Amino acid sequence: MARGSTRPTSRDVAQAAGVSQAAVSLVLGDKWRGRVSEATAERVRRAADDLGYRPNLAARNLRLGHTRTVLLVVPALTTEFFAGVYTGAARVAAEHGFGVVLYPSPEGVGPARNPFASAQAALDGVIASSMAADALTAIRGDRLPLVMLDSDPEGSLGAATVNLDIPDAVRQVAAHLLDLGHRRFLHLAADVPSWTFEVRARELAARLGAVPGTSLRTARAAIAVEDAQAATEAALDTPGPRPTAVVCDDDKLAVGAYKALRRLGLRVPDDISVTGVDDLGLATAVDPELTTVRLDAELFGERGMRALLAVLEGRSPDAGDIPVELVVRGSTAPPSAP
Amino acid sequence: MARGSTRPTSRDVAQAAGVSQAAVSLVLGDKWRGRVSEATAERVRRAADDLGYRPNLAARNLRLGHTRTVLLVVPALTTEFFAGVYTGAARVAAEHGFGVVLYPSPEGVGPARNPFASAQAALDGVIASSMAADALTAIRGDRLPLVMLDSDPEGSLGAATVNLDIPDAVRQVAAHLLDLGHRRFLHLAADVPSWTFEVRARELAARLGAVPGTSLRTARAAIAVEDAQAATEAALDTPGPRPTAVVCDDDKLAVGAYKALRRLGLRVPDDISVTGVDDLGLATAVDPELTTVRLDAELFGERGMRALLAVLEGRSPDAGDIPVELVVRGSTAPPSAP
DNA sequence: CAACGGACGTTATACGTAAAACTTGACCAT
DNA sequence: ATGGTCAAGTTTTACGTATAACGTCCGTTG
Repeated sequence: MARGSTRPTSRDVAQAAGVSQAAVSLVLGDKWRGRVSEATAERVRRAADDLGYRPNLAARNLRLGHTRTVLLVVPALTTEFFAGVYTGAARVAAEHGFGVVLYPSPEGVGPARNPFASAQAALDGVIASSMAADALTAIRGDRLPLVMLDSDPEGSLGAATVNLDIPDAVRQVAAHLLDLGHRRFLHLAADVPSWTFEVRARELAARLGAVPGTSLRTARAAIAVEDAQAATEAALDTPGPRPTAVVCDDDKLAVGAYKALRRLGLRVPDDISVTGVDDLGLATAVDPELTTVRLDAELFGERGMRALLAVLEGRSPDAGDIPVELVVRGSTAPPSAP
Repeated sequence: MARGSTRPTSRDVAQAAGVSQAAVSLVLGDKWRGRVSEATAERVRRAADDLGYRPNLAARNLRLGHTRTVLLVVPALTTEFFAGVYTGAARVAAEHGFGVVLYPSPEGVGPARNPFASAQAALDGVIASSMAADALTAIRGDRLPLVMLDSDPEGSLGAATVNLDIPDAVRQVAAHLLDLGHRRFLHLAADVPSWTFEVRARELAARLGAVPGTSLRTARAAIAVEDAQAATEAALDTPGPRPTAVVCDDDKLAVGAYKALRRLGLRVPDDISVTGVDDLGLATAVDPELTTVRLDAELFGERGMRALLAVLEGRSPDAGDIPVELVVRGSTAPPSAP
């Protein structure tokens, strides 16, 4: 479509209202308290409205030196979880006049390895999930204010971090299963190099190790149902006494485990218990519904955005991990008698 | 570094390399073929690299008059489907040096009813799902190039449209169920005012109406599992012969139907068949796996972006709906004898 | 009545970039 | 010698906005 008529500028509005461009900027910028008469202000607003004026963001950003836009770097959008994070971050951002641009990690988005090359928008700051590890080095280079999501607070030099209380999530799962009487565990671990999964493994080993007579095996899988299914089948196909509970790093893995168990003819929870982490829609779609740990993705995004706003304003972000909650459903039960 | 803490500009690079700002722009813009010597160019690149120079996007956008950024308006991100659309659009965009900014519809993102107020980025164009109807009026106002996703080609004045072949999806589902011998149907319809769902209802009625002896009831539900469950239970609680197949407008609704049927003590597919549309991860997570119509969300996003690029370049977008594919799984079977 | 200050504006400028228009010197053919 | 071409730059300008700095006209006041 031909670009026939260019968009009206503040100067066009000024001309239409019979004032200077500065007056337009004053009025529309709501900074005209004692500088422009009410009558003139109204005339300007009318003119702007008539012409359908919209300020040129690029010009404003250039003038102001900031963009009120931040980048959210996530591993992928294929799970509701990061959709939730985005939603929460975007809500808080909107409340503060900010916008959020998304950068899902490279594999889906083509050759651009650098988030900043792909995100055309000029940015004021970055919120990055530690799961999008491949993009991190590029981010380090820039001097942009940075908030890390679920990242090692010690390891991320200088950057603020916002974390879910994953250790507590693992503690609750472990306590729940131990209470039920389970002693032989399979840990279906996400094969993703990220702090949040390292913590899961470490904490689980610690909790179970504290109880005499427990055993813990580990299987690794990419966060994908088929992969999880295959890994679970392989892990259960080994000799020795079978685990009575499968602890999965997230719900998607748990669904893979469900399918593997179904194929092996094992019933959940009668023959074997399963737990997840996330509480996605998946968790209640399966039968039996999944016992899992609810992570509040939106709150996570909110807190991330708030932390970034704090950094931008020179304040120090709120401390404290985001609490999580074990949701007991039908996938866990006492182990059947050996 | 004249200003100490501010980011280096092209002028800083110029000074460091001992050339003019224009030369820097030429070299870094890769438009220096016969205008700058190789030696000088190399010096400029070195200086830029040393200083960690990144062009100011706001300034560039202002100068160029475009931003190479488009807005994608979607109803929500809570389903993988639009995550896929985004991914596809973003991939094609990246290939053409464009970025994609996301605008999930208002309910999740706060008071900003206007996509353009919330998306701080200056935009070259818009791709909008017809499901995000509330945002559409705002979009109409602007003169931005617009591509509509799954919208009435007749109704969207002037705007280019890209559509999935939804009529064919319905045809395939109907044919499949009719072939199996079903005659009494329940249509679990998405209670969302959008062309794509109107078409489903219309086409389904037409296809089934063409076969003598069929009956079709309709239940409406918001696209949410609980709502779909409640609507299904209510619809099945009426007197008269029970439907033998539930045709759902999408997979999420189908999961709600599963749960309703389970509660009613009906078995899928022995007592009743169920179909969905989308082929989300959900479809294979449930037991039995769901017979559904696969929509290629990424291709949808790709085609949307390509159409927008075409509009921007004054070409006319590719015509033709995106083909869909029935995936038969375990949730459909011949009706049991009445 | 000179000076002052508020109300109501305007003029001028800077933000950083891309690119059109201009300069300079060297080399070449006439 | 004269003009022409070309490489290799430089100077200048414009993009649209926000705001600091600067006028003007008046009514008040000491």
